[in-house]
Amino acid sequence: MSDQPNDLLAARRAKLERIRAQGVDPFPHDFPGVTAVAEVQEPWQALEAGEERDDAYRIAGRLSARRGQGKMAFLDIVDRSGRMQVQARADVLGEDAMAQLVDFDLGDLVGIDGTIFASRSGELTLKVTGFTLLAKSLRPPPDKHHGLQDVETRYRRRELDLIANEEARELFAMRAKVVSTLRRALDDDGFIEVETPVLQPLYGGALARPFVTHHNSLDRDLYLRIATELYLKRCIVGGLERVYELGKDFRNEGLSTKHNPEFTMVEWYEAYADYGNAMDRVEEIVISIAAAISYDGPYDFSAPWPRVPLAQAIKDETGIDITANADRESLVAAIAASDKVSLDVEDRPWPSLVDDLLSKYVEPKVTNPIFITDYPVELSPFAKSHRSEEGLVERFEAFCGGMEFANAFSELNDPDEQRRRFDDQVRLAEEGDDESQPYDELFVQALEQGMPPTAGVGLGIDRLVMMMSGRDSIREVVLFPAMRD
RNA sequence: GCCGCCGUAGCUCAGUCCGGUAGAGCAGCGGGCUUUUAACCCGAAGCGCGCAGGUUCGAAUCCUGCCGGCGGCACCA
Repeated sequence: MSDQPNDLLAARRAKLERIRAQGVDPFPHDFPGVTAVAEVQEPWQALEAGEERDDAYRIAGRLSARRGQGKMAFLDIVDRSGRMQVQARADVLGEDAMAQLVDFDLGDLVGIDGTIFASRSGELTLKVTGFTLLAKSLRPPPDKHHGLQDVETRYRRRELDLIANEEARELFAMRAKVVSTLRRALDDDGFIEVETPVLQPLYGGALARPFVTHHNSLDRDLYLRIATELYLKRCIVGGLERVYELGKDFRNEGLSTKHNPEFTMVEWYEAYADYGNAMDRVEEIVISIAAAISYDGPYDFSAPWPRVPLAQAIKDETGIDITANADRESLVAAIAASDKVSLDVEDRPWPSLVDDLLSKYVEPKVTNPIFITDYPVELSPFAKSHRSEEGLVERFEAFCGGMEFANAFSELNDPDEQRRRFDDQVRLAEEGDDESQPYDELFVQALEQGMPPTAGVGLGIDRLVMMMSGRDSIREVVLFPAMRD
């Protein structure tokens, strides 16, 4: 996209000056009384080709196409709800006004007053009785037929993508519906939405490397949050009982089709519930979202989703029994003996090997939604020990379409156990693990105050939207994804 | 960070293998046309091919490096 003036820009500038010279304001302040084109069209679906009515409407939008014909022309106006054709006639408008309207550039924002009719070929059309330039466009729009295809331009100049591609507008409207449906579901069930710090003295709640920033007058470094987990649990300690926060988390990791450095996450915490209740709620909410957007895709969201223990899932896909091979040496031997699995086991501790088996052999196989449950304690520093399975915690992750989209557990509320888990994390940090958790004394003290048994869930909104929309890259569902300079 | 593919007019693309000095449609400009649907017809114009080097009589085409994008690997949600 060139910033240098060229003929196309000069032509538009010249028109702008011509318009001003005619005494027309190319950037007026308002245009009251507009009806969305979908609303204009809705009552007239049955109008027969050639039928005309006196019903008058005012619409506004971007001029997207023009089919001129001398003393008569058809123009297409696009607003958020759709596209509508209007007909300009010299015998209605007069020669001068007709010339003015036809001289508008594709991309200009225009307001149209007109009466409804169905054209000879049956398309609902407004016969223009009046028009107003609402904002002059000084740059050419993308191709009217092919839209904007260039992926890089679509991400860097999302406004052009939204102008040119109806699917882009629909996608982000759909994303908004996903979020509003989720909020309503939680609100209706007695959750209160809270806001906790994005800038944190100490980061925590997930295993990830943070962004660091600096506060000048406090003269101290702060971290951008990697999760809302710890603050939200302090809200539960405080007696808020059901809380959620929906917002951005930031993780200083590599980019991929599934990872943007800032991403939208909802976390909710429910007192007196466990991870089983959390599975019910995830299932219910996702199903209600699918219904709200009239989901029409390859996945079957209907309940109940399978709930498969991690050890079982790994055994099903690889034949390897991690329960029977509960130490590193025997698991390495089992992997070596397997003809289904090839993993780099060098320097990998037992929990990492289990994680690898999950992410390489189970996760990619998932199509319809499934809960994988009961993880090794080493992978989950904030999850409560399993009530019956030694060495495991009550945790689940939800997967769909080869991708994890939710992570949840019965929250650890024993402060002494939490201290030991932090100690383990600090030890990992000393061994060079830069994703381990810093010790959060304030959080442990909050647990010492007493936290009810609680279920907590984190659900990735971007990934949920990917699933619901069939997009295979997170950049497609984030308006302005991270790009290099 | 590594590997592969890609980068040509405002937009969508052809041309790259087999070097010969860049082309189409849309948009824009001038003209014609009272029911078009990617409207149509006529005319004139627009890019030196991501950037920088190199090879060559000659490079969009071959080579090297860099920048950016996409995909994969690694890491992670």
